[in-house]
Amino acid sequence: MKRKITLKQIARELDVSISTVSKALSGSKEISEDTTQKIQAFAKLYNYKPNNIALSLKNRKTKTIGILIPEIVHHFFSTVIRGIELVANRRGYNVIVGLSNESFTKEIINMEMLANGSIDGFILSISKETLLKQDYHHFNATINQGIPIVMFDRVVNEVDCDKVIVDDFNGSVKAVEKLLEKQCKSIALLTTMDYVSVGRLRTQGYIAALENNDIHADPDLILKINDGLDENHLEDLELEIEQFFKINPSIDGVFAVNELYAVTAMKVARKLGLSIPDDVQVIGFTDGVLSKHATPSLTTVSQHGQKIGEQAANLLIDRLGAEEAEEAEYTMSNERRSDFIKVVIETEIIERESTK
Amino acid sequence: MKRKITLKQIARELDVSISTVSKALSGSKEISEDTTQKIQAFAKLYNYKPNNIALSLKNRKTKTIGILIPEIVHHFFSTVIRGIELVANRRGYNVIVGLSNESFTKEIINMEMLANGSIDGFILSISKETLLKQDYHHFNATINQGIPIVMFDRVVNEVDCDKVIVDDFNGSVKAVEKLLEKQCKSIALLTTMDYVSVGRLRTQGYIAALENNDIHADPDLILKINDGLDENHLEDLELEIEQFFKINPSIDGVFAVNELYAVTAMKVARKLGLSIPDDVQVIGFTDGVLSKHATPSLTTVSQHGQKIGEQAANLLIDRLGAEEAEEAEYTMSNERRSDFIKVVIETEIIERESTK
DNA sequence: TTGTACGCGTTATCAC
DNA sequence: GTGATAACGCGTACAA
Repeated sequence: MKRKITLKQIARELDVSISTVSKALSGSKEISEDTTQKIQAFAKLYNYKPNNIALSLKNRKTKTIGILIPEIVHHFFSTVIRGIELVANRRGYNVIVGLSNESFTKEIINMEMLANGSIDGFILSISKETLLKQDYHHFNATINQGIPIVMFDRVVNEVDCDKVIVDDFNGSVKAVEKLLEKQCKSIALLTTMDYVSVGRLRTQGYIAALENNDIHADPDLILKINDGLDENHLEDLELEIEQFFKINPSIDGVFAVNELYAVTAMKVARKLGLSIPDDVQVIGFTDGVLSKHATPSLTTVSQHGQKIGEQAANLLIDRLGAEEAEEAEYTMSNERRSDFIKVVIETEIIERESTK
Repeated sequence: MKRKITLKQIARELDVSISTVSKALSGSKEISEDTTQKIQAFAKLYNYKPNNIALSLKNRKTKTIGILIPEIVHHFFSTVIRGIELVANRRGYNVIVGLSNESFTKEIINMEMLANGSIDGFILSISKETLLKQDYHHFNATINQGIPIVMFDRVVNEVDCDKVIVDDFNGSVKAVEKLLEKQCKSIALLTTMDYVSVGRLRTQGYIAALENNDIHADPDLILKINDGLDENHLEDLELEIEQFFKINPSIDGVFAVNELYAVTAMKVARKLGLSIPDDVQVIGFTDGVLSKHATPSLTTVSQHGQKIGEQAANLLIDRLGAEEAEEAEYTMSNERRSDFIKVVIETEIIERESTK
């Protein structure tokens, strides 16, 4: 077992100084062809590669991005990670992943852990508990430390940073209007509690779409599901939706704010002897595996998770580059830094078998 | 914006030496109560946290684990990551993720990138292209560099390291025997090409189970699907399976080596007017979202991805600890190091609606 | 009780 | 053309 070779070892071996080796390897013209050749050959032979940690310490930048998300076992989030990793890698960055598991405390611990030099910037989506508490001091603290943040999907006005969001509102409007277009008269909404911003926005879109078409949004047709902080109670979910269907037999269209609700609704409908899409048409938000492979396959509002990740990564890396440039110049007024970008990723309806 | 404070700044501010600060903060008894108090108060006020990078450089260990997987948008892999992150975090490690995207080259690039000091050890699952090429030099190279590897799921005998695998063979045996028990007479196998080790093992299990019950495995009932290196050709998959069903109308049981094949088989069967589970019973391997929410929900062989991740992380961190211990002692003979562990995670059949 | 010096691996500046 | 030195931030053995 030969440990990684260092400049010092090469220098000793070849009987030159460390700085000569460093220069030779970086192809500096200061060094003679002879020694350069010799050193480069030796380095290649022993597969020399500069130590990232040492470089990070010296350059005061790690070339790695910290991703902080509530949950990784979610199609949407893993799609986003893929997008981030893709452009990060292309632009010479690595990606370090922390999971908050929807917990406020774990979110903070993870942030602090990574903020102590391990990463140059964050890309994150806020945990449910944090949204509930509305306590965002840790985000502002790390930004004040000079570590830029890009938020995606679950974002919040209280933090000044770049953001990448899905057009939740318009996505919902499109979905509901699609159902209206397909002659649905009584459209139900399956949504989450309001503290999850995306849930709230999608609910607003639902209402707006109806009102645009002079339909009064009937509160009875809105089911706010409290999936709380733990997600594992499928039977409850099914039961709740079943009750909801029974109380509202008029329902001929369903818009669900995520694919799980949508698929469960289809299951329940079938159980109640309703055929899809003939008796009830269904559209879900978020395009994942479930939608694609359900029977019937589900018409959805696609979120383009990968694109979100790519945008977020580009935004962050651009900003990191800009900071570097700033430091080179005379330090400019802090005001200058407050022009943050909010990128909105358009949604798209993918029609499948659950609508006519 | 106040950048993170360092020992040096505290020292200058309080007019003491750097080492005094360092000692005071670590609670050394060498320093007087007075100064300790003063320094700790100041440090807390400015929220001092030691710089991870500097520590990494000094200690020659980063306290981070590199995860290298073919694809993150896969329920199984994200489950494994969750398991790894869980114990890594608990044991004071961070997790950095690289995606090979099933490519040999990307796998190597990622490895080299991370192996230059960024991580203490790897947990990885081999890319399809690498398995196809059977070129494992990069794994052995990094192991020789003193960076331990733990492989999971897609492992290979040619590399000496700890491994965590699913009991693919027995899982398949159990599944097929379950189908036999449920009176299936003509059980088909939907599998991958043999170069994916898990596909091969599962195929072997299928054959063994049949032979255990004195049934000759009919090659016609085995469909080897070449999903190659790109996974996006659903229509082809559906068509291929449909053909297969038409050629073999006797099929009354299906064992599929992954849930996508299983769900697609159900879809095709229904299209051909066959009812599930009455006409055809189906069992899939890999327990993911799809299985749980399909209609009918799918009976599966559960892989316990999270447990795999946890085991792998424990194995790696244990070994990292052991190495440290070794270095402290007189360097022991290299032979000593070759007792690698192979952990087998038992599978479990989860019965749902696709079997009677 | 406190401070000095050194090393982790690298690059950049400056001196020879 | 080459080498010594400082610096990035930290901990610690040793000196005062």
